[in-house]
Amino acid sequence: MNLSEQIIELVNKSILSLYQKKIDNKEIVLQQTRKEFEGEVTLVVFSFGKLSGKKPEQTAQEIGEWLKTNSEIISDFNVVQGFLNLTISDEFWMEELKNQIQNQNFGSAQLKTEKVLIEYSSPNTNKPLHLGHVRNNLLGYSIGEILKAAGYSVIKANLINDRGIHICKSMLAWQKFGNGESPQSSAIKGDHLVGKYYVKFDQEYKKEIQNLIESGVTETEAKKMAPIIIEAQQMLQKWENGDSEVLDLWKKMNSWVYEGFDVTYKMLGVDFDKFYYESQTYLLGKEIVDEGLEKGVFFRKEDNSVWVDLTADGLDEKLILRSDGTSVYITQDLGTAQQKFEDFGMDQSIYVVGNEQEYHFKVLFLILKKLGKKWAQGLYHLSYGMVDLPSGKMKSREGTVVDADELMQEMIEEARKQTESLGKLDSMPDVEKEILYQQIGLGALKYYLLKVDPKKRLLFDPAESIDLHGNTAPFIQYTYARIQSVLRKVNSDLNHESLNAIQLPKDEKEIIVQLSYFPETILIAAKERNPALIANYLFETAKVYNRFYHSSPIATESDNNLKNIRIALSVSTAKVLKNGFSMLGISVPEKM
RNA sequence: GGUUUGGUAGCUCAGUUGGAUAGAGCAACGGUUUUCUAAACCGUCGGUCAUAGGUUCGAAUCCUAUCCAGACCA
Repeated sequence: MNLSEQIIELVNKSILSLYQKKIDNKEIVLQQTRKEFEGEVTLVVFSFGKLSGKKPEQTAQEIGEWLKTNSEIISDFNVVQGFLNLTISDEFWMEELKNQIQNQNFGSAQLKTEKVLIEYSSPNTNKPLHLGHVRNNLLGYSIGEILKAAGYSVIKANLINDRGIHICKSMLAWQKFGNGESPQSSAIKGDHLVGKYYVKFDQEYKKEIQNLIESGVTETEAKKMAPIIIEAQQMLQKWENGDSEVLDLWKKMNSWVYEGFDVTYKMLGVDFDKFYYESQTYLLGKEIVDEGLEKGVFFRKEDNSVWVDLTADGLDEKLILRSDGTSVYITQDLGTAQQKFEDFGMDQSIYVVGNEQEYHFKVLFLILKKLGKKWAQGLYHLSYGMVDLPSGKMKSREGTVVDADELMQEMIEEARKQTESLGKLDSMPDVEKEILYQQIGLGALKYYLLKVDPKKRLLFDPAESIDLHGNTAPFIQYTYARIQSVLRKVNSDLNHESLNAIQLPKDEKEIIVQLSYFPETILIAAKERNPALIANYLFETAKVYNRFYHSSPIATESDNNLKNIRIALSVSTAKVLKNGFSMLGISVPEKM
């Protein structure tokens, strides 16, 4: 039982004893005591007026006195208006501190039986990953790790969009203009090479459209008539008919892309337990269409197309199957959802997909509920905002996208520059330096993208992202590295016995209080599916530690008990920073 | 037109189920190194929480309308 649960129980008892009334735990509001007041936990008593029939101030006074005499953990209290500020005993905090140090899994919750599948990344195989994908990947990975820490068993899945007209475009352009170029022959990363031909296609396509318009065709007509697009469509047709030549080319170019993605994923530090390929799932869902027709959830129009009517739920009529019997996106997604459940039987299924698809998922989930799927309750669309640049929106056609691989390299370079200019690591071996620059550069990038609430749009300012000051990963990493340095210098052989109850100075107490919120923060972050909560918590923790560190030099401390407490606090702070960062997919350096 | 998300300091963002005088970081200005890492710490400056109503002991937070921005649906 954590501190707030204990206090809620005590407050409930006090009210029963003082006013002979029982209240719901939800009505008991606790909050962190503000810095300017004495105490660590504050009970809001305004709403208890009805129970006691007295003024809030008097009620608070009475509850405070009851708690102080009847509970060991509350050593003192004070009342400000309707706020009852409670001081928690030093003994309690010392116990808390010992628990933090000794508990190997401090911060991770008990294992639950619930299983969560989280689908993220989901790239197209016609071009390399860009900044928008980076946000998606980091979010997906991080939420997976947070859920693990909260005790869930997590399956990370990636549904790769490996078929369709887009990949045919790259294939066609490569066939026409590639001269057999391969990643080996050109030394271009596979995904970038395929992306190059996707761009090439677009250029040719535009040229043809321009020519057609000049010969008097309207723009919409020209877009349909251009020979190259017709050829691409024919290629897709061949692919669907299993033409072996097309399939071979498709396999070859996709394998290049996968090699490239693999490198990018490794660099980003994300991973997957299961890959789904659209080429294998795009025909799924037809059975569900039949099922829906049988159950009367769907209906057929005169032209034989299948629809669902969601107007009663404030949505529209939605096409499920075209009149020629071919699927649309949602058909496949219905089938894939079913498939995932058959594969894993998970309780929750999270889709990490941009907010432009909110409507799509609303419809998808609603249909599955209407079909009476038990597991539809656990479906969740983790929607996130676009990433904008100071110069405006990212547009792949206008070449304003930020490429993921290039971005990561730039971040690492910048970390190198800044670190070298400090000149503190000259004695470090080069291999270690390279690892460090990577940790700092990628940490900065990841933290910058994760510290913002996912649902908000994100303004990515390259200059600011590499700033190593303020609310950034390098600041927190630096705090961690400094703790390690402290622990190396002082004798870190902790004497647990000597951590007996003593008067804790305020600075020390403040850190324990801050650290004690860690488990709770993880649970909230898991519930909200929001890594930003962890990120902001870690920044607060690093700040509090730095203040403490500044005011409490350990080496010069002669009082052994105090020294032990300070070492203990350093140990547990380091533990929290490291565990917290690992949930964000960021590693911490021992030295920097 | 309809649905939906956002609007908090010059900039980037926090702000738990409604709670105390709305908080950080950056930028600007000033200060702090005989100590285990100054990539640090402390201080000053900076706000009509988009606007107007409403709900109540109490609203950045909940409700209604409007304005602005984004996304989606037709």
